[in-house]
Amino acid sequence: MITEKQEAVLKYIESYQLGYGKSPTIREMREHFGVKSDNSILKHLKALETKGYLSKDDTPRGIALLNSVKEKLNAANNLIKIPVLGTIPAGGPSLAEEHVIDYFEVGSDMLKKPQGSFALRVTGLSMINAGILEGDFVIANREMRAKDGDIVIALIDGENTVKRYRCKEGKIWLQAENPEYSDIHANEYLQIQGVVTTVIRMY
Amino acid sequence: MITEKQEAVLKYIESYQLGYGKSPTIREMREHFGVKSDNSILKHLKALETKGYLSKDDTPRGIALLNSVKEKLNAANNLIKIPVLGTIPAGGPSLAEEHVIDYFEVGSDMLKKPQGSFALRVTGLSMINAGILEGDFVIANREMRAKDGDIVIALIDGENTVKRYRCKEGKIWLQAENPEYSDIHANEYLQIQGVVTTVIRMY
DNA sequence: AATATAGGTGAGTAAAAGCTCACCGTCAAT
DNA sequence: ATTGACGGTGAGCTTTTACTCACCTATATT
Repeated sequence: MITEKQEAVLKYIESYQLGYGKSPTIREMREHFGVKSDNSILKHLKALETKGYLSKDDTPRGIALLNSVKEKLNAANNLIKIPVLGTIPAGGPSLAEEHVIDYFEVGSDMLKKPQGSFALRVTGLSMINAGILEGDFVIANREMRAKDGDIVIALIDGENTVKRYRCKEGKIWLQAENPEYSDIHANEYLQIQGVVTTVIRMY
Repeated sequence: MITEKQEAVLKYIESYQLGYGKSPTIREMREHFGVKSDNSILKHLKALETKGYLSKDDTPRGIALLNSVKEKLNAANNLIKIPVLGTIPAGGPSLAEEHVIDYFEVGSDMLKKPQGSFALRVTGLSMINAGILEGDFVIANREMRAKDGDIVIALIDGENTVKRYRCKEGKIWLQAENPEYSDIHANEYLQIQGVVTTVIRMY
């Protein structure tokens, strides 16, 4: 069981750590709580330590990170910012500031290959039968090699489109998932920008 | 310009802060870098301070949180864990452990209403013409009120389905986006579990 | 040749911090 | 009535810590 005072001390340490990145000293806590003796705070700390709420050494500001703070840091460590590109220049997906219009923040668990990922807003209806609508976001990876059947982002005649990559019997072409569009066969202007790994639609 | 040694010190402080949640003391740094005088480290710290890489007071472990660490904490603070539910019991979406099969970690910016969100895997083809395929994940919010035209998760006869919510001239019904499915009209067993805000498909 | 910069040494100082000990009061459970 | 946990007081101790000063050594630059 944890007492009210002990909980107050714990809360104070947590907020102090989040704000200053270090633990308060016993004197600081003493003044914050308006008590006149170090020992008062010290007893609370010892109680919290034996109860497993914190661990401390005898060095100044020696209270180790609370679990709650640690969890936040751990969560942040596997957080990925995926750039949402407005336009893709001819040379390939660029992270130059002028092309990045936003960021998606997702946990790294959500992507098989977090590195090299970028996002793009879909224009056009060419993939409507694959469940990719106009306005959807696609997350693609520019480091993956396209296999037959993959959905890819391709640069065709200076414009980016989402299409299904086809590669059979030595021939390469792009296939739309919409009967009103015809296939696009490979030529020197075709350039694969990335393999689509995720589709996100926000209503 | 920052020198090699200064950068090394900066890196060490960052990793120390991330690992221990507090700044190292000058002596700890001195020993880590194998130099024999406090002053050596102290000069690096002062150089880093005047160059704006850190700020410190003269209290023990008084180096303030580095910006890089601060950014991570901020990122973690607006990080949301969305429970992915395997099944939804009759009473409504439950966060009981038995129903949560996974978590999506996303930045809170990605959702209009982070609170009350949960995710679900889509079964069936009833929304295929709205671009929602079997196996897709939908993120829904159980606190939002469904409006006409919204896509919702509904419990019908004990099973969860994704459908379009219709509400016109006092009548309420659920509409599939697949010509092979017929509308479902409201009855006492119909229950709206949440309004779909996001669709996620992972290939 | 002179100078500035980055880096290091070594001795010493004053403040800050953690901790101990002895003691007091309150309040609930025994 | 007594015990024990919780909370607090006050004085005093030792260690740690940050910091200063004087001085040394390369290595470039002027």
